Amino acid sequence: MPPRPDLAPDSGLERAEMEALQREIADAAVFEDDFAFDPSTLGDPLAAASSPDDPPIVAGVDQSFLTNAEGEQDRALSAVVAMRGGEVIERVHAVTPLEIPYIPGLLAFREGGPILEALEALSVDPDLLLFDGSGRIHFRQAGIATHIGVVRDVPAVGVAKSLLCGSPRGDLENLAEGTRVPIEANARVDAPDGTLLGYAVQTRQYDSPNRYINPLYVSPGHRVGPDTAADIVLALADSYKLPEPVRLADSYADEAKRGLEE
DNA sequence: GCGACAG
DNA sequence: ATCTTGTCGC
Repeated sequence: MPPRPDLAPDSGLERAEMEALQREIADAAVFEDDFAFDPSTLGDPLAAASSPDDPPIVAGVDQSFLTNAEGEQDRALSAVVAMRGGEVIERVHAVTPLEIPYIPGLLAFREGGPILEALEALSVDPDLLLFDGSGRIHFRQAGIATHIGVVRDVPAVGVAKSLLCGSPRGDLENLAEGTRVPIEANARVDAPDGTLLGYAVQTRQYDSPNRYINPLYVSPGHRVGPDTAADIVLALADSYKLPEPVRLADSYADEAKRGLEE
């Protein structure tokens, strides 16, 4: 399938048009595995080294916001960190003016501009994109990971720190490290009830009885199925809760922001 | 009308 | 997202 620049998020659209565009995105999206690389070689340098091909390139994407003299957020900065075999091979960022406020369900229209610009600036081309936000776990099954994944036609996964919609199939408190709980569609989602949208994934957990770490909410963006998406996030989250490419994009977004403010 | 709501 | 100290636990 071809890239779909014609479906890029446009912050100038009416709200109803944005939602209609998201339904198109969901229709064009592929919520199952459709990629050539071996996901087991993503984070592990050893597996990567013993593989016949070049290890796949994974890129993490995250945003930060810049404030003007009046103290208002007026620009969005998107940071992309590309890794191969566990090593950072490139970092790029882009800044664009902020056009619309944050509206749950319409995140891609607020942050899509700088993200697409930053991805253009990347000299390598990623085999997989990891986003800070939802993919299929979205009212219209078209979260930011799905939207950008379809526009670029690159396999993509959504990694959110809180749940936008859908219902967990079980208790999410104090899950064991390495485990997952299905998130299925409910009445708030534009999909048949019970549709598997993604997983709550526990990448890290304390061993003490008192406190516990909340899970991540992982969902397919494009060309990745829900189980593989969870496998990938678990494989990429070694020492921290967030998968490494996203964690590094997160800190790079802050670093680049500071560089522009000082 | 009321509640729910990624970053 | 962003603004920040203290505090818990290893």
